[in-house]
Amino acid sequence: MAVTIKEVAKLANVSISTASYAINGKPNVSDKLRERVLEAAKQLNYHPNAAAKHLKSKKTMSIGVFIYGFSGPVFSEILEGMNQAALEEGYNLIVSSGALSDKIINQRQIDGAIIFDSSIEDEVLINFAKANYPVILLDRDLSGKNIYRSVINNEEIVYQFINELADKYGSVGILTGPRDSYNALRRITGYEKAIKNKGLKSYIYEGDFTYKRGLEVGAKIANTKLPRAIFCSNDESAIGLMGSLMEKGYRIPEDIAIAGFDNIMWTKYVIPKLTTIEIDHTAWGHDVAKSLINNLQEGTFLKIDEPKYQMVYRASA
Amino acid sequence: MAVTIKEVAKLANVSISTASYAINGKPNVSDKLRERVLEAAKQLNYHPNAAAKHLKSKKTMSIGVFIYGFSGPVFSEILEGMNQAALEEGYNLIVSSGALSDKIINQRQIDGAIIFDSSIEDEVLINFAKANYPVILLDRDLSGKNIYRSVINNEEIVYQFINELADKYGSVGILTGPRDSYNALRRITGYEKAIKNKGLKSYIYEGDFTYKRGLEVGAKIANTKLPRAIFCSNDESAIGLMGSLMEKGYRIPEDIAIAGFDNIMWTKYVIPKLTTIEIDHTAWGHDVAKSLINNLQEGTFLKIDEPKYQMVYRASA
DNA sequence: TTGTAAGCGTTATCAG
DNA sequence: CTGATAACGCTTACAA
Repeated sequence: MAVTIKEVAKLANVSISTASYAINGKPNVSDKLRERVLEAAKQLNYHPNAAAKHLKSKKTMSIGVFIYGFSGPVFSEILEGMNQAALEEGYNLIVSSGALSDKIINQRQIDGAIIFDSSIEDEVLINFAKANYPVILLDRDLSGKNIYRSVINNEEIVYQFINELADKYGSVGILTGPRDSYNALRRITGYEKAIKNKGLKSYIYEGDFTYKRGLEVGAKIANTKLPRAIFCSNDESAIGLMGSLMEKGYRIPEDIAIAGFDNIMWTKYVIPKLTTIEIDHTAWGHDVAKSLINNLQEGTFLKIDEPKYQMVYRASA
Repeated sequence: MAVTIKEVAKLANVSISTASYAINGKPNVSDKLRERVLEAAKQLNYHPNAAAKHLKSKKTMSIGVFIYGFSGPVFSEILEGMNQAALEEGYNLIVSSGALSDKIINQRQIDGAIIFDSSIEDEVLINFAKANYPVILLDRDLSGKNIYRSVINNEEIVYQFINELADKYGSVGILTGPRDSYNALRRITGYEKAIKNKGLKSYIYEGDFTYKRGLEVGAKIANTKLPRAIFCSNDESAIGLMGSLMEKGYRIPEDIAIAGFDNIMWTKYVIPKLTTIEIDHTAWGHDVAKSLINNLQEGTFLKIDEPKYQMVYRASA
């Protein structure tokens, strides 16, 4: 059905191989012929068949991005950055979430993978990497040949931040993320370390990264003895907590200071504006994808910088 | 490098074709042999090479989703729904934004396409569809063989909504979206029709779907004669407009009512809660993808329902 | 029930 | 500089 190189060759009156050479810009073909071939290709609206190319070349020019869900502002930003890098280098992005991810990896539909989905088993990744495919992990610790990592330095960043909040407010609690999240867990560790460092009492409130849970926790704890400041493990839950605490009559930051993590768009639009830690997710996604592609192209692995961060102090803390 | 069916066949002591039959569950192979083959495959950790399969079968088991950007809550939701449908049917999602989209389509790396990116030319789509690949458009009017559409019924929905607001408030204006957006344009048309229908004066404020622009417009128009209600073409800009108008001393909805479109998560968390039109984007994405896949599998085209919507009245209007 | 062999559309090796 | 031809890994008539 679709036009093949064979038809192009026939129209241009050359052999298939010459057509291939001409189309792929190989030097061993006269200008006259090349022109004739390209003309024929254009005329027939020829486009090389990707599957055949892949089969022959063992390259798919695609990278797999495996995430555990599309929702939330963070993934969008990361994907945006990755898409940009892919675009620059001529790679496709195969984005997948869920049970099919394993298949995509196992069947080698991609030249490399970026993993942000803890449900993919280590073993699958190790096998893939062993077969000489590069893998970059964004959400776990795992090492081996062809396996690289780029993770937020949660522990250190939160440690610093809690120390600063402690200096400013005296006591500080934490609204956690879900206990099965890599990032959430490490933010808790950073908190605990800082609290220990300052010799303070720890206040731990269990959250799950959602606005709704932030609201609920706020309502539940409003009548208990609270710390002077609460660090929330992400912005959404911080905004929720802030909302319900204000509803209960707390003034922020006068009665209690609230801070978040991520610097999502809405943090600068809520009242009071939220103090938080900015992670440049788009830049991160870009760097990670670029690095993977570089590895693919050069064989050398471009060091991935840690995602950049920065404390953003606004009105809420 | 990777294990091929050849090696599986050798280990199982059968011919390549028998191995293929066994692996693909064809009936013409004895149980004993099938078992032996599968055992060998497992032992070698065999996974069929996707490219070879595609080349032979002319099917890639992938559908392309072309969007004009990853940012914004709407795409995430749509993608979530599409991913779900793809998962159910064993298809991959190739998500792309930008210049590479044409290539993916032209090279037939996908079995069908969903388009939400007005930068892709009609011609590319028409050629693709002509070659017997189904295409579903989410953002434009275009018809032809194998071309289907599923678009929000913006005009009708907004027409209804404006009529309701007019009945309730007497006069109503619109904060538009960008003029190059399919949806934004039709929302304006719906507005104009309703205004005409009610014989009212029209108040048109130019926006661009962003919160920031909503803020700016609010600041700029606060001192002018305003309608009693303003319908904003999406929620983000509505929240922005509401913010700056409140800052200028307007009470909402007592002095001016504000409404949005989309029902993004934040609408129920702002104060006052935003009246808006809910579109179930996840369900929409799911239905669209499911429908495309059905077409691929059965050849018949499953009718796609229009995206479901519903007016959600909250405090702001 | 099993095996042989052709062919999918390319690229690349090797002669001419 | 150009053209046969094998090969990539798989599926599928067709033969046995």
